[in-house]
Amino acid sequence: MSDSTIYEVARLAGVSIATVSRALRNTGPVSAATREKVQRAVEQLKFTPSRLGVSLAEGRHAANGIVFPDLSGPYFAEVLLGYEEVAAELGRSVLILSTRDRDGVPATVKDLATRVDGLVVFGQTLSDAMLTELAESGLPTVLLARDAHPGTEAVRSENGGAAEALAVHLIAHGHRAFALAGGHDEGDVSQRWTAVARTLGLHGIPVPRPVECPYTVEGGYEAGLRLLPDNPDVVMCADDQVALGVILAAEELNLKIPGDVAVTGWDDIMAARHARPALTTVRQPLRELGGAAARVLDELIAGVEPTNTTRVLATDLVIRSSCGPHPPAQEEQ
Amino acid sequence: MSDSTIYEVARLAGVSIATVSRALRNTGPVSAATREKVQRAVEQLKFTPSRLGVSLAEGRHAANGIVFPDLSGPYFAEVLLGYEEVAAELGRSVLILSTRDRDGVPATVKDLATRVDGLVVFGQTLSDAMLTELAESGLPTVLLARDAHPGTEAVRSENGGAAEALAVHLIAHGHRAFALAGGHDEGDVSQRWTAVARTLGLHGIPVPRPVECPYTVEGGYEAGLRLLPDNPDVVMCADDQVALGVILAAEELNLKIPGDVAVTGWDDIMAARHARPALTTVRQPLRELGGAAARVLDELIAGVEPTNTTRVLATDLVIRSSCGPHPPAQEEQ
DNA sequence: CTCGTGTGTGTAAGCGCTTCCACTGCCCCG
DNA sequence: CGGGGCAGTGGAAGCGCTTACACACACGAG
Repeated sequence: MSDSTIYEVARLAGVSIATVSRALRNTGPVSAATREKVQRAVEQLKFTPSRLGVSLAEGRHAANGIVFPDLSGPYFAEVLLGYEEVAAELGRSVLILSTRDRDGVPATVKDLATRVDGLVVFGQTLSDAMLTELAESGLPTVLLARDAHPGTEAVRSENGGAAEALAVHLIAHGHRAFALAGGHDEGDVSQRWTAVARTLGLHGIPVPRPVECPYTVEGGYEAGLRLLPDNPDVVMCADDQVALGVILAAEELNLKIPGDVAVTGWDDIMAARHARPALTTVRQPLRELGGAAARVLDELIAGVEPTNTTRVLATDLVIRSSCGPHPPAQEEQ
Repeated sequence: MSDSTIYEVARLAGVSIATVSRALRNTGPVSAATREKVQRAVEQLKFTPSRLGVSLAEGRHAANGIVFPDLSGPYFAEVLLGYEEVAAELGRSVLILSTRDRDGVPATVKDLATRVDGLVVFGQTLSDAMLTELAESGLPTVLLARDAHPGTEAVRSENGGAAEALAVHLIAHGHRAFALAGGHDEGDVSQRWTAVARTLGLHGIPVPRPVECPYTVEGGYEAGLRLLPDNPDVVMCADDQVALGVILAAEELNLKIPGDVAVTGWDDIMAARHARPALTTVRQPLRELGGAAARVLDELIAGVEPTNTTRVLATDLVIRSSCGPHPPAQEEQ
C-alpha cells in the first residue's frame, strides 16, 4: 500500500520511531501534540505499517489457513464461507490451500503452516501421520468433518442420529431393498453408514455394502449405473452430488423417481432443492461448521490447550419428493 | 512448523548462518561436506525457515490475494478454484477476502494489500476510487469479470456475442415478449443486456427494462413474482441462480416452463443441469477465468507494466429445455 | 525544598532471514 | 614460480517493525 517506512514518518514528524509506533497503536502515553504531528506525517506519506515487519516483531501472523481437497462442490465453498466470515470478524486473514490430487501436498502444507498461526483441515485431506506432525510442531489445528486426532480439536455435524432417522423414514415408506452409493472410509460418511446398517439390522432388513465412488455428480452417475440394475427400492447416497448423479443414471435407465426407485442425498446443497425430483436429504449447517472451526481455532491460538474434543453440530432431515410420495403437508421446498 | 532458527542450525552444523542459507537455497558455492552437515542439522532440528524472515529479507510475500463479494453461489467458488490452482502452480499462496455486506471493506482490503504481492478483484466489489488507490500504490491488480481500470489488467468472459446468440435463439422460438431479471449496472451483466437490447431492436421487438434483484435464488424468486404476472414469453436472467428463482416463482404461480413461459440463465452452474426443467444458459469458463487472472497477475508481479488490457474468454450457448421445445437432437444434458 | 510518581520520549535490542563484501586458500596458467 | 581466478566461508548490514529500558521533566505531597 505504501513504500514509506516508519522511519520516514518519524523523521517527518520529528520524533522517534518508538513514538510513532506508540501513537499508531495506542500502546503507550503520547502527548496530544505529538500524536497530531504523527497523524499528519502518516497521512502525508500514506503510510501503512508493513505487515511483515509487524508480524516479525509481534511473532504472530494474524492469519490462519484452511486446507480442503477441492472447492468444486458447494459443500466446501459453504464451509469456507462461514470460516472466512468468522475469521475476518476475529481480525485474521485466511489463506486457502486446495490439495486436489496434487502431489507434493505435504510440502505445500508445511509451507502454509509457516504462514499462519493456526490451521483448519478438512476430514481426510491429510494423512494421520501428517496431522501428528502438525500437532507435534505445536501448530494449533482444528479438524473439520471428522473426529479429533490427538493434539487437535474437531468440529463436525451430527451423523448417526440423522442417518438413523432417514433410514427409519425410508423403511416407513415400505422400502426394503437398500443400496448405498459412495463411501471409502471417510469418517463422516462411514459414521452414517454404520447408523444406517444398525437401523436396517434392527428391522431385519439386509444391510448392503456401500459402493465406492468419488463424491461428484459423475461419480454418482457411475455408481447409479452399477446399482440400479439390481432394482433397489432406494439408493441412499453419501452426499447430494452423488444423489444427483444417481438421478441422472436413473433417467438414463428409464427408471422413475420415486416411483421405481427412491433416492436420498446428504448436505442439502442448493441443487438438491432444484433437482427433478427435489431431493430428500439431510441438511448440514455448513456455514456454522466453518464458523465454529474458526472460533475453536482462535481459542487454540489464544493459548487454550487442545483437548482432543469433537464438537458436534445438529443436522436436519429434509423430506422432499425423491424418497416417495407424501401427503403435501409433509413436503418441504 | 518448527521453533528453531537458522542460528541454531548454523551452530549445530558448525558453520555461519550465511552458509546455511546458501546451502538451503542453492544460492552460492557450498562444499559437499558442509552441505551434508547442514542437511543433518536441519533434519535433527526439524528446521523450516520462517516465512516472515524470508519474506522480509526478500522483500516479497510469495502470496497474492483475491477479493470477492460472496462465495455462496457456485460462480465465485469455481473461479476461486481455478485461481488457487494456478497460483499454487506458480508457487504463491492465496489469501481470500469476502466483502459481503461488511462495512469497513476499504480497511480490510488495505490490510490484505499489505500481505500480498498482488491482488485479484472481482467486478464491482470495490469502488473505482478504491481501485485507483490500489493502482496508485503500485500494487499489481487484476480485475475479474469487468473491463480494465486504469493501472490494472482485466480478465472476463465474452458477453455481447453470447447474449446476442441467446436472444436470436429465443426469437427463433417465437418469443416476442421479453423480460429481463437482474441487473444493477454491473459491468458484466449490463454488457449482456445491451447486446440483448440491440438484438431485440433489430427485430423490432420491444426492449424491456431489467428488473433489479440480488443474484441469488431468492432474488430471482422475487423478481419472478414481479415479472411473471405480465405474461412474458420469456424471462432472461442475469445468472443461473436468478433463473432458478424465477422457475420457483413460476411453479408458485402455476405457470409451466417452457409451455407458459421460457426461462434462461447464465453461467451454467451445476444446478442448471439438474433443474426442472433443465436450464438453457451460457457457459462461462469459470475456472479458466480464475486461472487466467492468476497468470496475468503473475506477470504484473514479475514487473510487466500494466496496459489496461481486458482479456476476453469465450463462452458457449447451452441449449436445454427451459427455453422451449426442441427436436431431441438439439438438447444437451 | 526534596522525594516519589507519573507522563512523554528516545535508544537500542531484538524478530529470522538474505546477501554484499571481504577474506582465505588453492589450483592452474604463463 | 608468481599471480590471477575461483571455490568456500564468515561478518555484518539490512528488511520494517515492537517494546524493554533509560531518562528527562513536571507536579503534588511531606
